[in-house]
Amino acid sequence: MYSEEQKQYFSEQLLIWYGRHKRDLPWRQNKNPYYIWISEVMLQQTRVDTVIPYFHRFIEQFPTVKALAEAPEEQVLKAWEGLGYYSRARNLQSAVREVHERYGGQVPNEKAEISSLKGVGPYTSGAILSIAYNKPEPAVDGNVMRVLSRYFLIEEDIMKPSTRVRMEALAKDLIPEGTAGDFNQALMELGAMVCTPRSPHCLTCPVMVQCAAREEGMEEALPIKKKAKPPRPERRLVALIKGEGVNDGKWLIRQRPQEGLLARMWELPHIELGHSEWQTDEVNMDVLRETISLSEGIRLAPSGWLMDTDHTFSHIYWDMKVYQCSLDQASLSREKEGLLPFHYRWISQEELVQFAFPNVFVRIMKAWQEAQG
DNA sequence: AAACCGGGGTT
DNA sequence: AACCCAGGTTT
Repeated sequence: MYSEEQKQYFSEQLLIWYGRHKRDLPWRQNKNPYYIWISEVMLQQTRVDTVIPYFHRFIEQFPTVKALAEAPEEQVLKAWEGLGYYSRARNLQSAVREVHERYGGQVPNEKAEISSLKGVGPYTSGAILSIAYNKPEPAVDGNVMRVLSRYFLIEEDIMKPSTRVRMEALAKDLIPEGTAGDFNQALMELGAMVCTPRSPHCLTCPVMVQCAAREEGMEEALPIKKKAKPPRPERRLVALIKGEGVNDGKWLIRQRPQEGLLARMWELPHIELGHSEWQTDEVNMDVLRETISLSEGIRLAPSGWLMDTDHTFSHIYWDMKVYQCSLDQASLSREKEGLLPFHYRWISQEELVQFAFPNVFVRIMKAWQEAQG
């Protein structure tokens, strides 16, 4: 394997460096397992600077396991609005409810128990066990794989599950007695601050002189990572529907399905366009009216183009055209009979803050409001 | 193993 | 414009 000297040097120097350079982050104020848990879930695929304000608001709104367990899901989703990967929020609350009911609100400190919770995978279980309870478990994230692949010159594809398993064994082996929490955080801190994906700051690195990749001039080439597939393009026509009469000043929004992309979030009504090219605005508005009529049973009256926008998810690219609409008279009279589809609602600007929207729709609504002056 | 699941910062 | 981020779940 690797020499004991190289491993021991790494762990010792890293801990010394961490003691001097660790950032003062909100979730490092104490070892409350619930707070550690919240922070680790928020930090999945999300940068520290993005998470900080969300973390503060979240623990203020849901200060305890009990508070989060008893909160309505819509409120939790709203608190997560803009962070992305919303299944994290839904799984987190589901898991917290289980901790509340099955473990009396105490976050488990056993690997098997904590790993069985929804949304808690190998990384998060290791992070909570080591940081909150100082248990000698590895917490291998993208930072850790980058650091280890460079220091030990590991040329395996880090996208492969087998590589992560190997990294976990190595990372666990590197933990000095009684320092799991600090050591795991030190490893991630080094990856975030020094051993960065591109242009690593090797000259300030505490373990540079023993870094195998540096020795070989390979630090920029590691880690090896198979290229991801580009997102597939989709064209969408969006209806910004303004109310009239009793609904004056309100917008018509709808809730997304229970499962799948952006599950249970609210959005502006829209359709996916099948063909490969955009049509004229006139044709687009006809298609929008007819398709919404067929699928939802409400009649739109599109009145004009508002804006173009786009949004990239991890695996889908949305190219969007937004049209101003109202409901035509037939729909208005039917709505008075209570025939608006159940997942649709009229809401005022003030009520907007109660509903969780994907960021792409937040942007559209803000742009419209600013255009109004 | 591959696909699904957001959104934004860095270079 | 490409790359990546304190990943997990489902197929």
